[in-house]
Amino acid sequence: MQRGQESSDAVKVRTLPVQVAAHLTRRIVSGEIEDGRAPSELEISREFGVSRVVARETLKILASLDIVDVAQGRRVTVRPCAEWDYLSPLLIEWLPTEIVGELLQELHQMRVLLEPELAAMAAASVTDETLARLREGLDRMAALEGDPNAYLEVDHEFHMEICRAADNRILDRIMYSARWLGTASRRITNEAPAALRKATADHTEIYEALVARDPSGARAAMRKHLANNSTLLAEKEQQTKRAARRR
Amino acid sequence: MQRGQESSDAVKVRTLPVQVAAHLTRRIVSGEIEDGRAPSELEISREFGVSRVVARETLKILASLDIVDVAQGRRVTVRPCAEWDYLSPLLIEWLPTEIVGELLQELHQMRVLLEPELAAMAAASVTDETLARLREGLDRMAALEGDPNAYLEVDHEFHMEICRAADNRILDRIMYSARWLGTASRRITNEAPAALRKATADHTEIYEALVARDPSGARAAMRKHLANNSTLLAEKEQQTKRAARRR
DNA sequence: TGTCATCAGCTTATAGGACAAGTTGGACAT
DNA sequence: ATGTCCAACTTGTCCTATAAGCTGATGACA
Repeated sequence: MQRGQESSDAVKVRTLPVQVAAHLTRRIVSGEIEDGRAPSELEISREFGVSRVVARETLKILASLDIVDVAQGRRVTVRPCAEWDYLSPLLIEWLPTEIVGELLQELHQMRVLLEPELAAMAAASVTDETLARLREGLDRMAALEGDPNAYLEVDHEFHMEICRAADNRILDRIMYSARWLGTASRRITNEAPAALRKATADHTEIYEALVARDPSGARAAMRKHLANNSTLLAEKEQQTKRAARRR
Repeated sequence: MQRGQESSDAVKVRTLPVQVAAHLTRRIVSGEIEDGRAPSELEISREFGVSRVVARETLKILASLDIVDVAQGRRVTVRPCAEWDYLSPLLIEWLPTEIVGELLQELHQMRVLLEPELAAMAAASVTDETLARLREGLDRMAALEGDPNAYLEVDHEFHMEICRAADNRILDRIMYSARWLGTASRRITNEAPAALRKATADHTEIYEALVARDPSGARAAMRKHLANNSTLLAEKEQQTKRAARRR
């Protein structure tokens, strides 16, 4: 799996613009910055003790996430949070856990709509090479049931392989965009060892439907897999809410 | 509708980095840049006669579209085109029309999967304010059937309003990301005046199901609307292909 | 001859200063 | 009260310089 952003244990040092963007976003989320008025390049540069180049790139990052609008002459404005790019790995990292929890539910709803159909589409056109890679993924998952962190990577790659087999760049891109949230989601659903065994069984069922080139079978198997995940997610959400009430 | 990127007739002058990024992308697509080796900041700066700051921002834009990878010390590399962000308005603009045509088909497939369910979800929880805005949209569409360009904006806003009513930030974001492609798609499906009348009728049916808070009715109405669009898209694709063969 | 450490030369990351170009709001004249 | 114009502020672009990080080639050593 290509990760690119983070290595296993060594904490990757992010560039200054990314760090400053994280600070600013947190400040915006917390409501510290009122009425959509974001700090200018100079203000950022002075406040964080960075050069104007860095301040500038910071704003460009926030603009690329649709968090702010930037235009020459006008000062930077904060956009309504409904328009932010909640699929971006960066933004997700900067959000408070309550919001991420809600997003996970919403992500799951999206997966329920898309993934069964992706599996069906894949079943109709899957190649032998893809099947071989899926087979290999299954073997690795079976071997990694004791290591949730390694497991979720193979898990994710398994789903992405199916997505690619469906041969639709738009849907592929959507699922790819959701990789960060997907990983967060799997971190929850793949917590218990029993859940991992169940997941491998689910994946095997999906794989067999693909081998049989059976679209409706693949759709059903994927639906079942997602339903299982849903149960796990709901349980976790209950726990989190109870913990929040106690506080 | 908020457009922000482009005004009606005055051709908005893009910033230098955006222009250079467009040039570079076209060059990459055409295969002029072999084996993933992108030009460095200095090379861009010399070749296009821009400062290094601009060259740098150019690469940052391409990186944000997952077209290239940028890291300190290493030279910039072009990523496989399967990983590019085909939902980005910028990238779509820079792609050749054949590819955009294919993407439109794939986009439609996505809409078929998502929009009927979004309509159903919206029917379950739609507010009176949203219904009022939809009603207003219908009236404007009825009045704009002679002006396809103005019509498609209201059309798009109508669909986005339903999406927002479904109350799922992830799905909302996905549909919002597709706005540029969606506009391109509507430019085709809303070509003929008869198609506009049909679209208004379809939209009215959807609206009425929402007023009735009838999820399955809304789902069915949206399905029907998309099926109509699909016919129009397929016809257009046929024409384009025939034209390509004649050439 | 093969292996490995080192380093020169490339790349991007950051800094500071300067000017151009566009926007906004207030001062000023009518 | 109103409309014009300008000054101040903001982003866009340029230049130059230095720090930090990677890559490949060179050369020492086994």
